[in-house]
Amino acid sequence: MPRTTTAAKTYASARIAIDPVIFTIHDHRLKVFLRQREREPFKGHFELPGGLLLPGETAEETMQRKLRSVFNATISCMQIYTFTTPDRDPRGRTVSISTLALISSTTILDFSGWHDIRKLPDLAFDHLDIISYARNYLREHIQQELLQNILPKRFPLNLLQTTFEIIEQKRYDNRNFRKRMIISETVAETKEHERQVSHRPAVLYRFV
Amino acid sequence: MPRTTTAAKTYASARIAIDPVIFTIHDHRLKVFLRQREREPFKGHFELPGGLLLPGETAEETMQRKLRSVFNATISCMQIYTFTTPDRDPRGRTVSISTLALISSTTILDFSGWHDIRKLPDLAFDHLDIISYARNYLREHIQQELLQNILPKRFPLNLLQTTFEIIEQKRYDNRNFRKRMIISETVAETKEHERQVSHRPAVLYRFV
DNA sequence: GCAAAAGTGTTCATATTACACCCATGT
DNA sequence: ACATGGGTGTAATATGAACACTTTTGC
Repeated sequence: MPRTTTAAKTYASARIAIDPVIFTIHDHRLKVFLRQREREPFKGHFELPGGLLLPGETAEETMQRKLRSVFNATISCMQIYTFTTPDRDPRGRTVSISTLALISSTTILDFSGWHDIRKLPDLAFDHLDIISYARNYLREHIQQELLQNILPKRFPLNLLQTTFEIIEQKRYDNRNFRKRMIISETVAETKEHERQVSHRPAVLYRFV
Repeated sequence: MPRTTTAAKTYASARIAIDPVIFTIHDHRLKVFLRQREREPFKGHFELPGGLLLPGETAEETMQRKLRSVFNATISCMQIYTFTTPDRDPRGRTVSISTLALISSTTILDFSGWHDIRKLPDLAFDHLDIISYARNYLREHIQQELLQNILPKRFPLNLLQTTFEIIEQKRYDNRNFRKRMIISETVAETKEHERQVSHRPAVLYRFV
């Protein structure tokens, strides 16, 4: 039965932010990209390189706009959680759609914005929560689509192994790991090898 | 270097909705709870039993408020995706945080709002997309926490098996299924049995 | 020739699959 | 006594885990 009274309920109106958590592996460490805030609130603290949706933009479009401005490349990323605590931004209600992206350290020229996940600086807003959520998500949902982004197109099998080990924080047996990756057809050999390394050059593999 | 010009960018302001996709299993069918819209837009079409966040509410709180108004119970649910297409609601920009919840058909008295997932009526907004997303998510992320909600506290093992079969759309061997559930300690026997069934009464199990 | 990382096989234990009949209850 | 779903064991196969040495390159 339709209500006849029009209860003038006031719904929350909010700005919509995307906050990408971008990981790479460098120096055998998992690192996250942050920028330092230049104005209040949280001036001087670090934050995720996100931003607000413009009218007419989807979250995915905002994400690509933001990431292109930092990396000059299209990076595939996935939504992981939407943070809605009413006072998470003191300037006014803002919900944050957080996403997870991985990029290969071989495409990075300047490592100054990259912070070891285990030694994070002071973070603005609830960005520490967002990073923690993303880090757990990554550990628990490691999958080929994500891994393809954190490795170069062609890579030695042992780099794939150390990537797993750093993300999952556990060790694998080298022989068993190689067998498993090859027979499961996750990767296939190419005809290329590493060059100019001061040890036996590794065969390079690719994802199938 | 901080910018000195204050570019008056206009960011999108939006209302925030939660849209729970609530599944149950009834008559050996996966069913979703919908209500019929009583006003425009999409008057007469069916929609998810969601609603808008009030000021001061988190998405989780709105969800519980909405679900309690329908089911008189706290139902655990999880965020799955946030839909942000700018024109998804003709009344004004609204982003929808969709969530997935399961409830046991034993707690349902009236099945009139429940629709077979394979024979859905006309849906309002992008709710068909949301339901499809949730259905795929369920199939791919079937896990104990979710299953506990779709089954009663004590249940016959064969009900657990048919639940898996309906969600995953595949068959299991009865003997192997039972062995696996028991040795993996997913479930444990209780001392209770089914009653008043016209066949051998099943032992009831519980999740560990 | 030595340092450094790449690469390789076998054995054993565990988990998964395939498969067909008897059991307990209500009517 | 019959209809209905509940309940059980074994053998074959596939998968995962443990384990140590040789190879190729640069210096």
